[in-house]
Amino acid sequence: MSRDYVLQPFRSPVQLQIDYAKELNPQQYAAVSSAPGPSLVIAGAGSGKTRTLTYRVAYLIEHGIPADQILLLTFTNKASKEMMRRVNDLLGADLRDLWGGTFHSIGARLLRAHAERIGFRKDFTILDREDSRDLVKACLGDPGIETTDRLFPKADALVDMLSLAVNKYASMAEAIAGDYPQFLPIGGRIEELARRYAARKRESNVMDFDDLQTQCLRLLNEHPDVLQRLQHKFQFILVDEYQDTNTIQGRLIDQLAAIHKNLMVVGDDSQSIYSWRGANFRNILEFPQRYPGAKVYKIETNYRSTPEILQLANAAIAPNKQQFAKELAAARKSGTKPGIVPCSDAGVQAAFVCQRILELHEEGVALSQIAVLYRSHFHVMEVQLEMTKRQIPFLVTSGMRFFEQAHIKDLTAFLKLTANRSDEIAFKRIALMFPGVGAKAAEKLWAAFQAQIRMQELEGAAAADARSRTLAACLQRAGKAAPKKAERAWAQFTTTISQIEPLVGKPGEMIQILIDAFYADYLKETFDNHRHRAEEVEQLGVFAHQFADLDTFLTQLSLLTTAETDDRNSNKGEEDRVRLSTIHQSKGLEYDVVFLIMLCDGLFPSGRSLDTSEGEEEERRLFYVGITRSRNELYLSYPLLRYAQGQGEMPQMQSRFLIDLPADLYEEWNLRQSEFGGY
DNA sequence: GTTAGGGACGCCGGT
DNA sequence: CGTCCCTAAC
Repeated sequence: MSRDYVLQPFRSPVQLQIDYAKELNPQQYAAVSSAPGPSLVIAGAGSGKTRTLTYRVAYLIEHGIPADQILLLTFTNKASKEMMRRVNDLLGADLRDLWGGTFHSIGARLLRAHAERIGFRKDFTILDREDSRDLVKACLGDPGIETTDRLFPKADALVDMLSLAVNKYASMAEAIAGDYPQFLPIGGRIEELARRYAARKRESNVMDFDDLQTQCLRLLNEHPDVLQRLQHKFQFILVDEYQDTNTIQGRLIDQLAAIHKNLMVVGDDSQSIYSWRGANFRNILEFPQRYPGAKVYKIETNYRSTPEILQLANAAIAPNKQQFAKELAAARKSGTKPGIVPCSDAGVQAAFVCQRILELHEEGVALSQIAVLYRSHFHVMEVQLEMTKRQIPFLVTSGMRFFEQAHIKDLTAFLKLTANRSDEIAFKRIALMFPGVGAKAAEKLWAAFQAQIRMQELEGAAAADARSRTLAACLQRAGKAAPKKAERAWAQFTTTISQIEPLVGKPGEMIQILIDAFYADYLKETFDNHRHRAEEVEQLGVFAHQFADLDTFLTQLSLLTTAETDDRNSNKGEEDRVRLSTIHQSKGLEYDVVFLIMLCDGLFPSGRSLDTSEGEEEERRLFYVGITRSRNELYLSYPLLRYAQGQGEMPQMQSRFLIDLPADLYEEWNLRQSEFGGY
């Protein structure tokens, strides 16, 4: 196969608008102006990693590389948006053509374009974690998978196992042998389950999050024409947070970069915190071997934090054995020493955090520049209560994702079914909303509905416009299988579907019709906090209006997180709120003041991680990530007593990570009972 | 045989 | 806060 291809000439430096050498430090400049070819940028926390990447993109574009031939991969939508914004600011040009996005969103985009090649339809829908679990549950009833013995894992655990298996690019059998040896005796049934789950996904024309990567890789491996086209298209590929890529992502990148080899990966081994979802450390460690001649750039000057915070960070990570040798050098002037704050219990800790925040706010620190970070979602309960009491505005950027809330999922189930009539999970979710319909009736309705669809197809679905009426008609006829109680609701439902079916180009209107037709009433009957939920549902409608295509809307929505939808609100002037977040979600962000709370042994490091030495080292890196979020002030606190499930008040040991810190690097705060008592 | 509602218990992390 | 299991009601 041959293909004409024109390489754009590099522009002479005279035409450049940006003075790269002046705006960057020498280390950053070296990376940004790197000649084409593979390069690895090791960039420590706060050293201007994002800056380097954004200037690199600008540099490429100013040198005549067309934006649509640059692929910029990140892990979170937030990071992606931030980079696109910064490149935009730099160049003052519209970069809609640039291929920037998360691994998952880019994967979804490529799969939409080529779904038929790998046995899916292009209108496939995406399963979130809960949907995956439901589908696994449905498979558990299948023949060949007897689950009567008590030791058979629950659906949740099975989803984790299936996911880890694909993300490590191992078969289920290998995953069981490697990571779950306790299940070897029932390995055969788990493998059968994995096969059934994959088959059910295909029948339903749905993909889970992992499929957005694995199916993409399969597409490239099995269809050389697609691979070659993309290999030629993407002249330059840039990857952020490379230390957290897994084997699948590593291979995807290697495949796409195989021809031009203009691949720049940026990362920091000290911030690798995702091995539990299959991140493969070796991608970054062995990059120089995989790409002989790769240039390696190190950026070690930290512009973010005070020397005091940096010293503490360096000391915190020091006990780890597996790391590239490096020491962050401070560029800033001296500030205050980090504080370690023992508290008598979690309530006192919350009171301390709140009082200190109010003081800082008085001193002029914006609330949005203060973050409370923690290991696990439930660690922040008391702080939330206390902030509510004291009327401190806060934004929780952790916990359940916007899309995963029941009311949002209810509504999108209708849209999903409209987009993809094979979506069994969406159908059953809708069916269960009708009075008198439970699991059994939902199953019957689904069977009846499928039978109707098949009949329609046999009768000659040739006429394209007749197709648009098929869904509503099939639903109506399938409704005969519904219990008496549900008849009226079902009739209304089919009418509504017939109204929204033609509106696939206007998802916002679809949602409004659904709300008006019956979802508003359903909310009132079903939930105590229906007012709040109704608002969010309306908000979903507003959000949907920006999309002119149902598939795109649904894809975007399922890849969104709480943080990003909340940011949407903050545009309305609500941004002055304290950030409450897990450390994982704070990655890549920075704040003037950081509180790291609940630093108890067993909570952080989490008890579960301590089985392996790798686990403890990863926790330590997470601790390091938390510390290095802070620019000016850092507080490390822990309760001496904690209310534990079923055990009442339990004495707590401070985290081993605190014990490891040299005493001259921090100040110990003693809370006086008179100020913090009474909780 | 099914569904709906109440009570007990358990929690790592994210696309 | 949400899931699972039990029991009452249909």
